[in-house]
Amino acid sequence: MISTRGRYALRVMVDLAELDEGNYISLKTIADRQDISLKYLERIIPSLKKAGLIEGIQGKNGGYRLCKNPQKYTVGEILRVTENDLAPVACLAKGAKKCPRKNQCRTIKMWEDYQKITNDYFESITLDSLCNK
Amino acid sequence: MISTRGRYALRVMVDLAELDEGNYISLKTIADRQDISLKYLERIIPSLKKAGLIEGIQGKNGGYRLCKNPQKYTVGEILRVTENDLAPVACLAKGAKKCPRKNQCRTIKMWEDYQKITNDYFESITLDSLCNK
DNA sequence: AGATTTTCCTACTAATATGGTAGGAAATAT
DNA sequence: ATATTTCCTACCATATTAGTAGGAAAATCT
Repeated sequence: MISTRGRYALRVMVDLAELDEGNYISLKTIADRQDISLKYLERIIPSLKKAGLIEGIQGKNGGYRLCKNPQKYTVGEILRVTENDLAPVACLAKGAKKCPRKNQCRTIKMWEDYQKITNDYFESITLDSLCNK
Repeated sequence: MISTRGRYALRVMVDLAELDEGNYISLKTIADRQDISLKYLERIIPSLKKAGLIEGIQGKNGGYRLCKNPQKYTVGEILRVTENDLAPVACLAKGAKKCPRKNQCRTIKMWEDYQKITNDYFESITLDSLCNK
């Protein structure tokens, strides 16, 4: 299940996309608008920066902004940063240890196919398409 | 993410389907074959019985067996019993309280569509198709 | 009747994940 | 200098996950 981590990240991205005018927007502004704890956002959002999805600068009048047009982002790339690869089962998660039952596992193909369906779905949705503007 | 609860339940169903000869099979036998804790299975499997997916009888030579042919079961119905409706986000889970931001939520339709895709996918897979026989 | 095997049921526990909070350092603009 | 912002680490409360423990009840077999 997608946790608040991924959902909040997505809401911040939508917020940035909808109110973007090229300048930096502080997390405080977004936290107020979205009614999310500033302190919690301060822990989530840096991972989007580290992944290269947004750029941020410190200091007065600092904040974050998108690095490309909203239609160039997919929901998939945003969620994959925050939700450990969108793996449906533990054994397909990033950094999982090899399953000793893999060669006799009846279900692994089903999970792999489902993971692909999931990724394809979220990859097909652009940030732009979620925006109300 | 699908937890061991759902995955073990599915493995038990596959085990029953593959080695089914109409008679009851004890959880101990399945736990040994599948290398899963008997005590843990004793907590998971009754929910399948309660949902009417399997039938079980107590006492010596008791155990569980399927109530219909493996091709009549879908993975969806098995997982839905153990994984709270396969909801992708908390607000779509069974028994979730109404979200106060729903009318301004940009993402709810996306999650609903994804939930449908998920259900359709697992509904399309029969227990039979997972079996090695 | 008694032993055995099985499900059934409740309570407990350890480890991990989730959803934050607290406090302050560093950077930048005014 | 001061204010505002990100950045960073540590802490914390709660829930979930993945079991374990102990035994009662049911059914069968000898």
